This record gives sequence, structure tokens and C-alpha cells, in this order.
Amino acid sequence: MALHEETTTRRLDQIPKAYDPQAVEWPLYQWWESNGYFRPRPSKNPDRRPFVISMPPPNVTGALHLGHAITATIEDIMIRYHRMLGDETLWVPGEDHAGIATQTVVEKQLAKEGTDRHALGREAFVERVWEWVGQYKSNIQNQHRRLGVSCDWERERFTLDEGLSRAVREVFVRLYEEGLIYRAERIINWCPRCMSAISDLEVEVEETPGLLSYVRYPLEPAEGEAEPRYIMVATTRPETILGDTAIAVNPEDERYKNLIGRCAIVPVMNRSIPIIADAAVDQSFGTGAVKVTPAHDPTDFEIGQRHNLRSIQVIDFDARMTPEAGPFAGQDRYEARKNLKAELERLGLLDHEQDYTIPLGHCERCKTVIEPLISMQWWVKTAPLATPALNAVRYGQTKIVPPRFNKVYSDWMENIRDWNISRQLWWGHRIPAWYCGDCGHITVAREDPTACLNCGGLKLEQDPDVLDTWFSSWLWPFSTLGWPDDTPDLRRYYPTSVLETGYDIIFFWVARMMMAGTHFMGIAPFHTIYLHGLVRDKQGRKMSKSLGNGIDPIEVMDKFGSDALRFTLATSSTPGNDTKLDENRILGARNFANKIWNASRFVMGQTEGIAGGIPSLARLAPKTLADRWILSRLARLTDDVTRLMEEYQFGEAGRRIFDFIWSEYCDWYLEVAKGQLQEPRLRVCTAHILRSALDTALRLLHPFMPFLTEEIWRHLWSDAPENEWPASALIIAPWPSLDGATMAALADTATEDDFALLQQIITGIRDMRKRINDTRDEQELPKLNRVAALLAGGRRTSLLRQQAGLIERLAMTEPPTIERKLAEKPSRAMALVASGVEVYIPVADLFDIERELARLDTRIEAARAAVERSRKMLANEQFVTRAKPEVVQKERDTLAGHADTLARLEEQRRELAG
RNA sequence: GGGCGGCUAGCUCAGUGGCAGAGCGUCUGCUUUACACGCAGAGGGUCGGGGGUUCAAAUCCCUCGCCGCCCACCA
Repeated sequence: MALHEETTTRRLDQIPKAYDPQAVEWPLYQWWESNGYFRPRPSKNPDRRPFVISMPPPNVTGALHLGHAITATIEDIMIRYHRMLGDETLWVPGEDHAGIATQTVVEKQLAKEGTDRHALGREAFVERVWEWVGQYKSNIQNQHRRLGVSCDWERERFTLDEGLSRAVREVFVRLYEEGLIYRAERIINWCPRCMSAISDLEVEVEETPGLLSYVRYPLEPAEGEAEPRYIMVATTRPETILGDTAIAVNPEDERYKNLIGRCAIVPVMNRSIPIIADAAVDQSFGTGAVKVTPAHDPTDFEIGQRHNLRSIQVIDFDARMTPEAGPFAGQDRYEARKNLKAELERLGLLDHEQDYTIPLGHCERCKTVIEPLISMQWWVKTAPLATPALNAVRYGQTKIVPPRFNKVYSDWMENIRDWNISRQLWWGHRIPAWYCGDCGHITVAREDPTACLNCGGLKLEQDPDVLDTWFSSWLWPFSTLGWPDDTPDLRRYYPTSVLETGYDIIFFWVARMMMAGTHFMGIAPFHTIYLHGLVRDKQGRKMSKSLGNGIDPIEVMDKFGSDALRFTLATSSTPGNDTKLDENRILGARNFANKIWNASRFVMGQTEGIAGGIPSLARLAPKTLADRWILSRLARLTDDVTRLMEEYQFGEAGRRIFDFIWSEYCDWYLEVAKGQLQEPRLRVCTAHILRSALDTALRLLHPFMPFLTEEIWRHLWSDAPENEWPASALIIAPWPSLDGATMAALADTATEDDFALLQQIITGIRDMRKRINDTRDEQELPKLNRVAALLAGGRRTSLLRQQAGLIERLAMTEPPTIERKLAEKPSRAMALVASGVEVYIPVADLFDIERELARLDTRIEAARAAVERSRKMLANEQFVTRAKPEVVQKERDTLAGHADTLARLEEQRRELAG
């Protein structure tokens, strides 16, 4: 509580004039954290389930980028909202060991030192990575802290922690025992730079300009055939010719029917291969005949399996040609392509080439071109896991926001392919499988075995590979809570509530967590999946290191403050849609923070000594129209924002709060209050309303701008006795909520209509005053400070008389003359009509009649068009009979209003012209 | 080849059946006793094109056009 006690003053002259986020944010964060506000606190309402989020774990050695910032912001908004609602709230943070990514970073470091991991050896290398992790882990943590994340750091987890590693091991063993993990030789995506297999998801396909080469294969001569004949195929990867073991044609293809069963000669290698028929071949592409290389192409691999073809690996794991490649052995794959083509040309077998766009797979991590290769790997059989995960979404146990991603999720789940989980790396969870040197049995066990489970042999060797990074993060929602142990946290906080992340990792992470959750826990890991869009640069490009277009959130926070960044990220888009981050918007949010700061400074300064404490909204006694108006607006705001938060419409909620604070509280009520505070009769009540409304607004805004609001809030309450404080800090203060009676008492349409009329009149007078002064300025006459005003109020007369002072002060008029009907209308005056009220600003010594007539004509024209439009609608029998009655009635009122306005404007014009 | 999203003011984006909105930018004023990171006022859009449904469409349906993304084994 120390920080709060330091705050003893709210004197205007002692609070800095401009909000300085740097001075406020870090101390506040430490204060929150040291006071334990981020820990879950039991709810007073036992019927409410705890609200829990597992934070998507960032790469342990990474730097914070805008993707993390938007994730952290949206999650913190939800967490803070629920904490204020009084829910038991838990946000579990952590980091991911990020297998390939981290290993690559450290390898680069080693390269700089002129060494590599093989020189170091496995153990020393892993040791080295741990050092690196120790050095960088705190970076991402502290960068996250700067964003204001109110997560429970005491429950922080790391995917390579002992506990989480145990979860990984348990899952592997269990799935193996269930027959859902198996080892198989398949064609896989191989990254020759990472020297590892990667999963289908980790391959990025890019359309690349290339060549389609047409190559003739000589046919083995049939009996009695003298002339040499050829069969021609098209290929984008000529070097794979060396590994061809067949040529395939479509069985229906008339051109080749008579060749099926015959043999062709692989150029250069002079190997005889069969011509086979397979339905996978598209007759219309290329020549309709396909070379088949089972060792280096997924489709060919399948054709090979169907036809029992031999696989000849001609490209090695390091992307160099194998001895099987004959004269090209040892050459790089692209070098071999060039050389082979030259050789084909020399042999007269390269018929021609054409430009062709090739979809090329690249390694997601290092962008190296993927080589499809046959290799022994570990796999998860995913179909049995996908079904429950699919059903959880299908039957509404888990809802996706926005719902259009249902289809993306379901389509993937329905067509799911087995997951290659082994990686030929050193950094990660080692695969818990041991091979027996005696009998060859594979022992998969929870504890490291000392002898073969089959033959008892002691020559055991552990599989050298590690598991895909996602094999640990798919357990995140329960492994972080203590699973496989039956811990209190696991029982209390699983399933979690909302999973919030970018839509770009639906398959990588979200879908797999759904599978793991349903399979191991028997229930989906979250009831809601909220997917945000990607943050892009000004041109709409994805931010990336290589493009150098990334905006560094730390720099943004240095410059504008965390709250400004958070508010911008939260309000710049809608769920699932990408955001082009615009620095001007951040600037706007920074200005908003400053606006609130100064409004608060003013309110606290003005109300000092007048009003101790802050009455609740229900206990206020509004005395004026403006009082009732601001409370009505505030009541509606509270209602709307709460609803929007429940609907995950955080952007809209933030914008509403912005509009209220700036355009209603500051622009109007604060200005009105300046006058009311001068009146002894109104002072106390006005001060109370100013403070109470500010208090509520700060609470509503807190999830979006936690630092600024907390700082002001503790100043605001500092003169109230401690036992009156709603809470020791805004972060745990109650979320504003109005019971039905209070809502009914505060929200009042008639009041809002009355005030809207007043605003219309005041704005109108300001406009006329400005035009008068512009004209005077042109004529080199001194400007008028105040103008005279005559109002014909009609049935609104008493309202206007009550509010005359307000009009005078806010519209800068002399004390206005207000009559039901003016006995004599001023002949030389500017005029306007608003909801049946006529307003005249007489201009004695200067008047540009032509200009005023033109202005009136514009207004008359607009009124006439409006009347026309309404008349036409009401004349339409279909409208009158079919539209909802209240819509028709509203239209009638609108017409009456416009007609009245039109008539009065025309009258004003006649008098002016006449 | 399938699927999804976007196209609204000069720019960045809200709005998803009932007379088009915000911020920034523009123009004009302003030391009005919180804020020039401000105040006041103004101007600016046939809501991508076409068709349909409806009393009524930016909003629902169809279609076309760009721009972007995701998925997919045509070499």
C-alpha cells in the first residue's frame, strides 16, 4: 500500500500538466505485482466459475513484437475486466523453448565464433543453449511487463521445465501405448539447412518462376522395331531424372495405351524402367506422361507404393547428389540440374523448355527450399484425436470468435493428416524411445530404461531425435496447471475460459490443443477461442525481420506510453481482421491519455474542499438538466460497454468510452460544470457528479489503459477516508454495474432529447457568431466578443428559459431574450430553426444580406429535400401498412418537424428579403 | 483447383435493414480561468460495378471486378 500513501495531494499545481507515462508506468506495475494483485482471489460469488487464460508462450529467446503486444493487450483487457467483475481470475504466463528457432539462433552464434554444434558435441551444445535461454528469458518477461500484463508470474512456466517435460513424456508414452504414436518410413519434408524433417504446416509454399523441361526417354526397342522411338515427359526438377524408376501415363490416355507395359531408358543412367498406368496422371498436363521418382516426390512416392516401384535416393540430406547419381555424385542439387541439362542437350534428349511458375516449398524457419525425402520418423495418428476436438466445436462446447473460423477449423480437422513429430535437432524434448542393440526391440517408457523390456539386453541406445516444439505447447492449458499430477490448480482452473491468439496458428496450436485437451482431460481446454487479426505495416505487409518493416513495440511505448499502444491495438480493428498499424492513431491515443489526465487534474483541483469522497451513482442528486444528462449518458455507457465486453467487442467498447469521455464529459459537462461550480446552490452536487462520473469512466477504461487510470484513480480517492475506498487499487475495484432501479432512474430519453436541443442551439449560435465575425474581419471591423440572441421557444420556452445561462456562457451571447413567440422579429439578423425553436442573432451595424440569404437558401433546400423525402415515404401505402408502426410514427414526427422548420425558414427568408 | 476476408470521406478504420460515422489530414477562427497532446466552427462520401429481395439495402441474396490471405500431390 506504500505507493498509495505517498499520494497526499491532488493539487492542480502539483500534478504535471502533461501526462508522462514513463514516470507512472513502471512504478505502478511493480506496485501491482508486489501487492499480489495478479494472483487469483476467491470470488465472493461461488456460482461464478474462475476466469482463466493460458497465455500463448512466446519464443524464449525472442524479442517482443506487435503480435505479442496485441495478444497481451486483448488478454489483459479480458483478465482485468473479469478481475473487476469479482471473478476468480488467473492468467498463466510462460515461454516456449521453440526448438528449431532457438537452436538456429545459437548455431548462428557458434558460427560467428568459428565453430559449430558438432564440434561442441550434443551435451555441451544443449548446455550452451540453456545459457542462452538464461540470458534472454528475462527480456521477453520484462518486455511483457511493460505492456502491463496482469498475469500471475508466480505460476510462470517454460515448456522445458521439469514438470512440463514430464507431461510431454507421459503423453508420448500414453499415445504410444494406445497405438496413436508410431514409427514409419515415409516421404517427408526435409530442410537441408536445418538438417531436420519438418511437418507439413512448417512448409511455406511460394510460387516461383522456373522452367518446365521436356525430356525424351528412349524406348527399349520392341521386336521388329528398327526406328528408335521416344516417350517425352515434362519436369521442373531434371536432377530427379537420375532417380526415376518408372514413367506413368493415365490408363485412359489413347496416345500411350500401346506403350503401357513397355520399358524406357533413363537418360545418362541408362537404366531400364517400366511404363505404367496410374489414374493420378493428368492427361492434359505436359505431355501426359510423367517421370516417377518415388524417393523425391510425394505423388511419385504414392505411385511407387501402388506399383511396387524401387526408390532410388539421388539427393542426400545435405542437398548434394548421392553416389546413386552416378557422374553427378557430390554435386549440389542445383549444380547437378544445370550439368544434367547440359548433358541431355548434348545427347539431343532435351526437347525444349518453357517458362513455368513452380510452387516451391520453403522451410518456414530458414526459407531454404524443402527437399522431399524418404525417412524414418515418429508420427502421431491424428484422426482418432481429431474427432472429439471436432465435435467440441461442432456441438458448441467451444465457440470460435469470429464464427467464420469454424469452417477453417473443421475443414482442417476433417482432412487431418498424421503429424510428423520427430525433429533431427538437439534442443528440445528427447524422444523417450530406446533401441535394443541385441533384439532390435523399441522400448518406450516413462522412466529411462536400463535394460531392454523384450530381451533384457543392455545395449540400449536412445533415439537421438527431439520432439516438435508444438508437441509440448499442445499440452499448455493443462500441463501448466500441474498435469499429469492431480493438483489443486488443475482441478480448479481446468478447463480454462478463453484461448486468445492470432488466426495464423489455428492449426499449429489451437487445433492441437483442442485434440490434446479432449483426449487427455476429456473436455475441451476452453469454452471460447478468440482469434485476432495480424498487425501489418502501413502497406499492409506482414511485419518481418527480413523486410525490416517491423515496428518495435518497445520504441512505441517509449515514445507514446503503453496505454496509448494498448488502446490503439484494442480499438483499431474487429475480431479476426488484420490491422494496418497507423502511427497517427497511436498519437491520437496518446492525446486521449493526456486529455483524461488534464480533465482529471481540473476536476480534482476544482472540487478540492467542496466534496469529500465520491458518492455512488445511485446516491447522486442531480439538480440541473446537464447533471441529469451526463448521468443518463453514463448509465447507458456502462450498460453498453459491459454488453460489448461480454460479446468480445473490445474495439467497439473502447471507442464508446473514448467518445463519452472526450465528446460528452469533457466537451460538454465539464464546460457546463465550470458555471455550476460558481453557484453555491449547485456546487456540491456538481462536484459530486464530476467526481463520480470520472470514477466510473476510469473503471470502464481501466482494462484498456490500466496505468493512466490507476494513477488518476488513486489521486481521485486520496482525500476520502480509507474505509470509504471501494478497493485498495483500481485494478481490483468493482466493475461499474447498475441495478434495474438505478438504470431506470438515470437513463432518461427526454432528458437526452432536451440536452440535444440545447447542444443544437448552442452549436448553431456559435456557427452564426463565427460567420458574423468572419464578415466583420473582412470589413476590418473589430470582432464581437458576445452576440445578442433572440429565441422564439414555442413549447420549449420554459426549458430554454431555465437553460438561458448555459446558452449565454457556452454560445458566447448576451443574456438571451426568450419568448414563446417574438412580438417583433428582427429585420437584420441571422437565423436558424432547431426542433421548432427559432434563433435570431441581430446584426446591427453590419450585415451581408446576400450571404445570409444564400445561407438560408442552403438550409431551406435541405429542409425541403427532407420534407419531400418524408412525404414520399408516407404517401407510399406499402410503407404505411407494412413498416413497423413505430417506424411509421417516427417518420410522421420527422415530417412534422421538417415541415415546421421549412415553413419557419421560408418566413425568415421572406422577412429578410422583404 | 477449393475456401475466406477486404473494397465506406484525401488517409486509417467503425457501422451489418429504417435520413452515412470517428480519428488523422484540409479550410477558418481562438492565449475562452484542464488540456495547443488543446478549443470552436466548416467542408468533404451516388458505402468497388451491375442485378435482385424488401414499404425500405452500406447492411440480405446473386453476379462481376480488383487487393490480400488460407488450404490443396497436376509433374
